[in-house]
Amino acid sequence: MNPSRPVTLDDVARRAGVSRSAASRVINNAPHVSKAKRDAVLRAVHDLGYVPNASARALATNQVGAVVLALSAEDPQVFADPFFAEVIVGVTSVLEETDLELMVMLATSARGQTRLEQLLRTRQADGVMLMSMHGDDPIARLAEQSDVPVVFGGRPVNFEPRYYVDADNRGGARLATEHLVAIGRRRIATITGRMDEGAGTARYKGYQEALAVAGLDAGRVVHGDFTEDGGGRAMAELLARHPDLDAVFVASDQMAIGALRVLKDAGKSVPGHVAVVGFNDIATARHTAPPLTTISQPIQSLGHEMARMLLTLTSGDTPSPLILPTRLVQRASTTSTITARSA
Amino acid sequence: MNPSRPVTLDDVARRAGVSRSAASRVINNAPHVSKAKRDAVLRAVHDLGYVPNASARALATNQVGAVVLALSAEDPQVFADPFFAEVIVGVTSVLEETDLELMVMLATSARGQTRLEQLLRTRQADGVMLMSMHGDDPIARLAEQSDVPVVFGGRPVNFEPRYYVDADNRGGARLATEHLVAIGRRRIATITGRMDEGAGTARYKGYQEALAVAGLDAGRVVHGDFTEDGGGRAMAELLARHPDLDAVFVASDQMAIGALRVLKDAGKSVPGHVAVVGFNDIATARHTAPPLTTISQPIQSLGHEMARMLLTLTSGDTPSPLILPTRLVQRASTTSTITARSA
DNA sequence: TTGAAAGCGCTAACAA
DNA sequence: TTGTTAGCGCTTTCAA
Repeated sequence: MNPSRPVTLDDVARRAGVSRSAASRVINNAPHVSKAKRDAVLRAVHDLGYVPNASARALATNQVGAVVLALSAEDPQVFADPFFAEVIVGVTSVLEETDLELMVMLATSARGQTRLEQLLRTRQADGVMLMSMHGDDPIARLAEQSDVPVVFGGRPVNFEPRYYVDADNRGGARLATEHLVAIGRRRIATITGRMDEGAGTARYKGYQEALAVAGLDAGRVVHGDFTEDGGGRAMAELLARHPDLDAVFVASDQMAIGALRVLKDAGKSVPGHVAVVGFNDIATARHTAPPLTTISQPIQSLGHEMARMLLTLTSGDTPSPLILPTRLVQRASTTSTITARSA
Repeated sequence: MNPSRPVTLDDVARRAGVSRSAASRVINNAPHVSKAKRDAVLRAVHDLGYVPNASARALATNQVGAVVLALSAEDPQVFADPFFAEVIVGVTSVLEETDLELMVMLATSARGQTRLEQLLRTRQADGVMLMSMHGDDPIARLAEQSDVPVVFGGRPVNFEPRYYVDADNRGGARLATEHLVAIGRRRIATITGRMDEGAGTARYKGYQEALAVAGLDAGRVVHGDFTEDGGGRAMAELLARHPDLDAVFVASDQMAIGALRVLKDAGKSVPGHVAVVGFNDIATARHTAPPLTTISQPIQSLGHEMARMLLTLTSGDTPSPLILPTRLVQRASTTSTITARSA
């Protein structure tokens, strides 16, 4: 026997003493095969260690056997982020139950974009999960029109895709702001995220809604960019423009960290003078001084549900969009029972 | 024209008025095509928006057109980690220049392991980058014997693969320990990582070497498990067994965070009583109290170089293994110039 | 330099 | 319930 030649379906058929099509039927457990033949084929498969050739199958069935997780962003550094890693874990845990492979595309360069476009046009994947990280991404619209099944992770700012899974950014922001109201704050500011991202606008809306309901002024607003430095700058501006503020809802933990630093430098105690709530519950949030109250979102579930939704779609069914709940994680930056152990 | 039928090479050939093989030659820019025909084909490709069918090509050439990044670990949560995300970014940035797709496999379940094994046996990828996160992984040995090109990220504890990219864990640990010596500490302990991981043993070795060179006792050792809680427990044990210690090299930042907490609870000041150095330079390290001196490793480069090495291998050349330098990042947990701003 | 034709390994329509 | 046959779209000898 030739050691390097791969085992083909023909080999299996020959070994089992059946026709190739019979063998094929068994492999794909299709009907119309007698139990005797089926067993013979199964044994041959086992003995020979047969594994179907994915390319050949893909060519014959016009199904690729793989889905892609595509992240479209301007800055590749966006992906060097635990968020992204967790999404992959969620996605993988679902795909592991299927025979689909996962391809990852980070579409940031022109070349990457082109490839993603071609993939969408020419159906080189059975489905696409797309997370578009910046506003007004042409890829997003292109994907929506493609006849490849596409599931969005998060919603682009400019339109609502048919199929998406999103965290409840608006609800989370409302939760955060309501919490600030509940602990007695009345002059509540916000540092928003980028307003060309869905998460940015949604969180801003949540802030506005909560204050409207409480009958409080929602005018203490500075727009940030989701970065730590940007959060610091925004906080400084906020202090300059609204020195009376007694709380701030910051649309991301990264920005909140920058804001905490600026508050400390300005001699403001947290939460004494100013209570702070962040968003995302990143690992560092437990370790800031003081630890950061924040909104936690189920990132792995996001990946999980995206994959599930894509499977539903590829199987021909029509899923409905999904919004995953967020929750408040209370820490010392809003509850002053123990401001700091060393105080 | 049929709107949904994909454009094939035949379409291109017909449009350009040449044979299919001529068109194929142009596409793969092979020789033996007149300039006139070449141009005609190119134009047809452009006009028709032709993109080759990857499956068909794979079948014909017996090359898949994809490489896989496989992470083998016992606990899927290992991947929900920025480390992993950064490696992917590094890998992708290289692959983007080629025509290779990236597949990601998280081999943690039995099913995932099996798939990875089959992939290795049946050559369903043009190459594999394997990061094996736990000791004595059968996959690692299997991979090493496979005739699919395999590059390791990090070295398994039990053997040295032919092709690997690793961070200089040993050197980094030496750096960390030497730093503690340099700032005048003499009773330097360590909390090691898991000793069934390459990084765990290598960092322990580095610690030992540095102390040997300095002529100091390297007996203050407790083995940890790379987790925050484990680090806390190990620190407690260290304090119990060696109450005289004046410094500790902790083999990961996560463990160091646990250790810092235990030190504080025990009333030990950092770095006053005990200086602390971590490893990895995770994002949180800047925000602990006090900020953590640590060893930073070039994670994106790791991914980058793994991909490069794999390309070298697939092109038939023989690369040599690579060890990437680490560096010391000095923060307040070892330098007491300003212990704490609020002090 | 060119084109015809065989074949990669599989599936599926058809006939038996 | 079976087996025969014709492709899927591409590459690659081979002969012209």
